[in-house]
Amino acid sequence: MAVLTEIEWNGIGIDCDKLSHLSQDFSAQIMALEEKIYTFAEGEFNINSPKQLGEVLFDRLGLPHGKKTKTGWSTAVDVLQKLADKHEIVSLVLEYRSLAKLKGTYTDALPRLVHPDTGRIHTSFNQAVTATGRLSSSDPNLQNIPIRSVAGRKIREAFVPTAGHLLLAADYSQIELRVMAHLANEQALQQSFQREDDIHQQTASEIFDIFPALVTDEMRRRAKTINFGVLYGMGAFSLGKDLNITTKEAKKYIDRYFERYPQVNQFIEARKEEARQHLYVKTLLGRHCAVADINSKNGQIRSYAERNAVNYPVQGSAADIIKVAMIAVHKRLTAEGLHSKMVLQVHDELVFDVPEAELQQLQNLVQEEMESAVTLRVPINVSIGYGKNWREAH
DNA sequence: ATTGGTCGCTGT
DNA sequence: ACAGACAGCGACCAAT
Repeated sequence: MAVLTEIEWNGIGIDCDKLSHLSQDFSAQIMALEEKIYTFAEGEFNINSPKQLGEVLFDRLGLPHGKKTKTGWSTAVDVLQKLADKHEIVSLVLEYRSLAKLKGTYTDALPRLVHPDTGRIHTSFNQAVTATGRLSSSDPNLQNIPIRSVAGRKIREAFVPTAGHLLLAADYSQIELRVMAHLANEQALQQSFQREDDIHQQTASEIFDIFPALVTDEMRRRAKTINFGVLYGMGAFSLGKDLNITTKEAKKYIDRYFERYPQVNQFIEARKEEARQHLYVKTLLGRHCAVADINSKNGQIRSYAERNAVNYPVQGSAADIIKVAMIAVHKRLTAEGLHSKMVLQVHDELVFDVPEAELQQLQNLVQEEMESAVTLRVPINVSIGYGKNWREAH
């Protein structure tokens, strides 16, 4: 139970009128979609219920049940996307889903959490929840506010600064890949970052063995998936599914990746061995992350633990870095007598509520402290933006 | 009416 | 048959 006292308790401004209008817009679109969906389904049903939706799509309309199941046929996004060209109803359902999600989870839920005394939203940043040392955010979770879709981005416009202030957002760029380049001591990757290459383009160049300038958008997209996949211990099967290529071809990409970045492969094997020996792995600053089940006889459970052993040091070190930066930034805000407030942390991003007169000073300060929080074998870059709401700040 | 599991989806 | 890390939360649904 949170109690508002004179202690520092910043919160972030929220424009409830904006959310209310958005909610109405979404409602209108959702209702229109419902009508069309019922027409194709030849009757009303609860679209939110996976069970009922599955019955309509797969039993009544006879669409090929993509696959996947647990208690029925899966109606998840990746399944439906493959059915989109089979029947008009599918894309309508996908659109309905995304809008219903935005309305229910964000535009309707956020106003309920506005504090009556401050008129602001005061999330809880939990410091002892995650396995890796990241913070988590709850009541509400402000670390999963939409940004990817056009409709979703409108929700960010409802996050606003104090009157006369601006919001400033500072993002680490590719922090986890840089951490991995450092921890694995992979020269090829480090050189890319030192040259400030487009890292996904460079990876594509290595994997497909062509000049960077000849890398197509599609090749870059694939390389990007592989770069993130490596961080999570993705296998050939999942990569193939993600890129819509065969498992065999996906394996070629992964082999090629490790051929070009051999130290990354070595890093992965070393972390597994470390976990087997100690039942934990360590972050950049020496924090221990417990790795359960690493010696399990069940191959599936053991594989999961091995992926954790690789991912924890990377994700955990990135968490170390931003925590050091947060402390350093806060100290300087105090030391320099600024009135800017640090209001959000989103894993690789910090958001500040800043008086317009302090904007330049804060920007310089934040960039300096975030980029020098630790010294790696690669530079750490921070990109900064500002605006009159959270969307504009990006 | 409340609780817990499942499914699905948002972010990094 | 399985297959991608870390989270939080809403809707549904069955059990209490």
